[in-house]
Amino acid sequence: MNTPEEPLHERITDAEYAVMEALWERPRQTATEVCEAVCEARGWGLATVKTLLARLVQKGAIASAPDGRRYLYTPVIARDAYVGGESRRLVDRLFGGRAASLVAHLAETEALTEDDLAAIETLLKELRP
Amino acid sequence: MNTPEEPLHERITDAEYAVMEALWERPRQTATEVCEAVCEARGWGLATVKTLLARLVQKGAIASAPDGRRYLYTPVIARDAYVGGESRRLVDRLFGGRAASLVAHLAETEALTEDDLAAIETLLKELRP
DNA sequence: CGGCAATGTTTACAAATGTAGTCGGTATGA
DNA sequence: TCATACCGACTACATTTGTAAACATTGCCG
Repeated sequence: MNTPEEPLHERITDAEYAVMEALWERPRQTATEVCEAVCEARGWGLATVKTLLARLVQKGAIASAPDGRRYLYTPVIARDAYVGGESRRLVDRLFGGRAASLVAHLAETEALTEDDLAAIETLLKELRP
Repeated sequence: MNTPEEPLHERITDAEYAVMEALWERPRQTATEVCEAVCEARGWGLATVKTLLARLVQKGAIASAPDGRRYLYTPVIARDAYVGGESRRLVDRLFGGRAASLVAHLAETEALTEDDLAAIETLLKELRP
């Protein structure tokens, strides 16, 4: 049996996540390009993005490949893996690991629209023929 | 239209959450009682619990009511509200607000057991007669 | 009545996080 | 070739978080 929860990379913080989003959207970007993608929305300067990129490299979440005299940054962890890990964390923490409880909760609190429900139903049909 | 996301209380951290769990489980506890409930599992001392209780009071997440010379602590925010808020945060951040995407992701990554799927199916039947 | 035990309050301090400035090398245009 | 602009690396610093000790008050037991 494999260990259940080893994150492989350290936790990614909120600020760092914004940078990850940009890199998942388009990998192999320079610091300046990432800044163009996120600085506006977050009110950051280029310096901040550089710091976050450095921390993400340290955490093993992204990798930097030299390209001439600058670096191109690319995610090491896939978005899916990250999203899956975070979802699991939430389900474990708040719903005792029972994903169905999460769905139930979303449904009860009207967080699920009719469209959501339909989508889930379709999904279920695919999953259990 | 009402403002969508005002949290009302500041964010609750991981450590604080453990204390909240204890208080949701049984409201109106003293610091010592809360410690009895959580210190063992987290390897904390009573001092730590006191700090967390104080911070939670400051954040408006719990209230302290005098009882003789000590205080009884009780959640101000309901567990459901908190859980709902956190779930929504996750769905918004990671799934662009589409809860169905979360369910789909859980399903695809095998995070849903057969039992989960069955439970969700039952739920759906109730929700859409 | 005097000291102890229990409690809340204050203070402490290291690590993580958010946000950024400065330094040193180097490709490049004048 | 020389100044310069650009870039990554290093440094900075306030705030939050995790974890706790020290202090002050006060009811209670001996």
